Amino acid sequence: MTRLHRNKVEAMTLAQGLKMTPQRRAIVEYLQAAEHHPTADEVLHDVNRKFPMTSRATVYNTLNWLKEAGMIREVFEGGVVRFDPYTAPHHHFVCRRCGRVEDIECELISSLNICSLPGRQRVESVEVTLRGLCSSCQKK
Amino acid sequence: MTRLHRNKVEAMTLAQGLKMTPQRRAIVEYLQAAEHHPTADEVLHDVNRKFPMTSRATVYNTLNWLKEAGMIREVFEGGVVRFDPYTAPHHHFVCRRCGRVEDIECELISSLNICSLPGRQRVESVEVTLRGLCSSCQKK
DNA sequence: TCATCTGTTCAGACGTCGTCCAAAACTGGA
DNA sequence: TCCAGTTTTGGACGACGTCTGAACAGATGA
Repeated sequence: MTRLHRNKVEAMTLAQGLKMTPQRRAIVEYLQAAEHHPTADEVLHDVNRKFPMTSRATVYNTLNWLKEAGMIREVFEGGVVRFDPYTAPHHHFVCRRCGRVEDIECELISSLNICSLPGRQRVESVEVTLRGLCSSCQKK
Repeated sequence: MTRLHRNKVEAMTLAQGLKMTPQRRAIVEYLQAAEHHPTADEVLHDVNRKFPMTSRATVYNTLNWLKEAGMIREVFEGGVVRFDPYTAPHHHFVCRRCGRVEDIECELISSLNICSLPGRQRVESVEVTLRGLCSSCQKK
């Protein structure tokens, strides 16, 4: 399991000699439970429900700290920065109608053969983005 | 050839009853010749060399007009919005060191089989982003 | 040539997003 | 409980993109 978890974050704060504040806990718990890929603004609004007066600076500090620790990933979709609590290699499906970003397991995209590239780039990782209509938008 | 070309844009302006201004021409010619994937700011700076006092509004208007006409694509990489004058299906290679975005022909990425997705999404298109070191960064 | 009309550009105001800073508040160990 | 070090806060700031109204350019007709 390579999903963000509160226990792992608490262990990291100890190891780094840092402190686990209520705001950080709230941010981590929100990300941990998030089914979608929230934006910084969505994190801020949710945390403010539990801790009104939480500032944007705190949310961005915490998100950047988690990102640098490799506990979350950044996802750029449609010009919007989103955060992904699932850090194992995987791909994304983006709905062109509602903009929803869904995780796609790597195994579902098989046999991706990259032939030798003419520019002699050294490829280290591959990300696949599928676009289309999500199941709920198909019904509408 | 599905690359942006001045002649195609001139034909479009005629068809739409619009006007081909020197500013628009300069923007189109810059994009047409661009080897990399320029940002709006790079377009603005280049156009300002030929037409000082060109405003950001003009550049953004023109870029959005070309985008809506399907003559250029937007590419989001590293939280930066870039414009791609090549609109045929293709993929991208992003250098993790210099951030350069290179085009990769579709044929170079073969046998991409997408198995049935559990969420029953309808997949309409696929984009692959390769990451690694570009040839010039490997030398350093 | 002049007036008019339509579409375009420009400059600046504005809103959003993310970062930075100093002061105040808090956390956790002694 | 106290204290040192860490964190939060709120506001300032800069970058980016959009919007607006006034000025401008080119085509058309009198």
